[in-house]
Amino acid sequence: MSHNTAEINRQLRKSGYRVTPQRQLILDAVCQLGDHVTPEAVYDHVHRIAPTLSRATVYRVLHFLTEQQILAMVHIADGRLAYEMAGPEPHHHLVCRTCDSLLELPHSVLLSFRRAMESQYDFEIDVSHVSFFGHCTDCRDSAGA
Amino acid sequence: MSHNTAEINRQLRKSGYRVTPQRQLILDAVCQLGDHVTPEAVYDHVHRIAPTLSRATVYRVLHFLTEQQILAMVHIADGRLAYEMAGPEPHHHLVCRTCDSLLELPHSVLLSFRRAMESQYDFEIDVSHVSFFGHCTDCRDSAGA
DNA sequence: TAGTTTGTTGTAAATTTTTGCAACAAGAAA
DNA sequence: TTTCTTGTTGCAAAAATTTACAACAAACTA
Repeated sequence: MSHNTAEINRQLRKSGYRVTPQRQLILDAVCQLGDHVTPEAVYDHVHRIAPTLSRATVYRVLHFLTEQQILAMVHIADGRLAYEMAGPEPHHHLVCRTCDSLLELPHSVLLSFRRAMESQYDFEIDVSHVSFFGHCTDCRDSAGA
Repeated sequence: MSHNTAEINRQLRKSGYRVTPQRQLILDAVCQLGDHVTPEAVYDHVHRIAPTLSRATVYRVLHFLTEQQILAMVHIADGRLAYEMAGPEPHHHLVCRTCDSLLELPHSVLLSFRRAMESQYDFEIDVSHVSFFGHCTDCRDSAGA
């Protein structure tokens, strides 16, 4: 996936934030590495290009870009975090607690749920990404639960 | 909230696991400390009673009891984890990404969604606890997003 | 282009969470 | 009650994540 750099930079500057080489590298990395990219994967990637870029910055920038809704935070197995571009056509995950597998869920299934939450609780669910945890077919069969 | 110790112990032993003083202390602690209890809070609590009980054990036991569905894992702000009893009447959270507030959601709103996921994807969502992330009324107003 | 403000970064240390491994102990069996 | 098996724990080290703070540099202004 690619992103509109100019547009994003403009948005950041308009809000009083700065566009730094580090932020651009990290954003590019997430973009290139695809869905559910871990902080460690981002670090490995950008560190090759910019060896002085620190881990602390990776964590800070991922957090920051998520706040800016440029990235989306993805809950993967065991409460671990990953990130991906907050694209125009989001997808979601069913995460198996037993085997850690991820099942992708089309965006449409969430839209009505989101509307319901909005009207009933005046809370705007961030549908750039949602994860549900549970147990997949295989693991339920073998567990005999 | 209190829990049925005898029943839980029986369940564990039946599965080939052991009932240890550490596990009992940790379970009691979560029980007493209420909803969304952090690992640190559990450690502080049990450490007073059993000073040799290690942090590693707290993390391992919380993870273990969640696998056994005796506890439920709660996603709170920023991808942090907390735990609570996987009680008979679960509740859920709307977590504001801006102010970290938690809004409680009654169990009923999730039941139909769960049924849908089960029939469409053969995935059994763990409804002992679900968190949705987004933005609450106040934060949307002030952000002007 | 030079000057100024203040948001950002790197470093290092603190914190939090996970993991390997040897010693321990729960629970089953005799 | 003693023995035996093997699931669990504590310790210590590793790994992951966050934070404080001084130096740096993006971007606005003149």
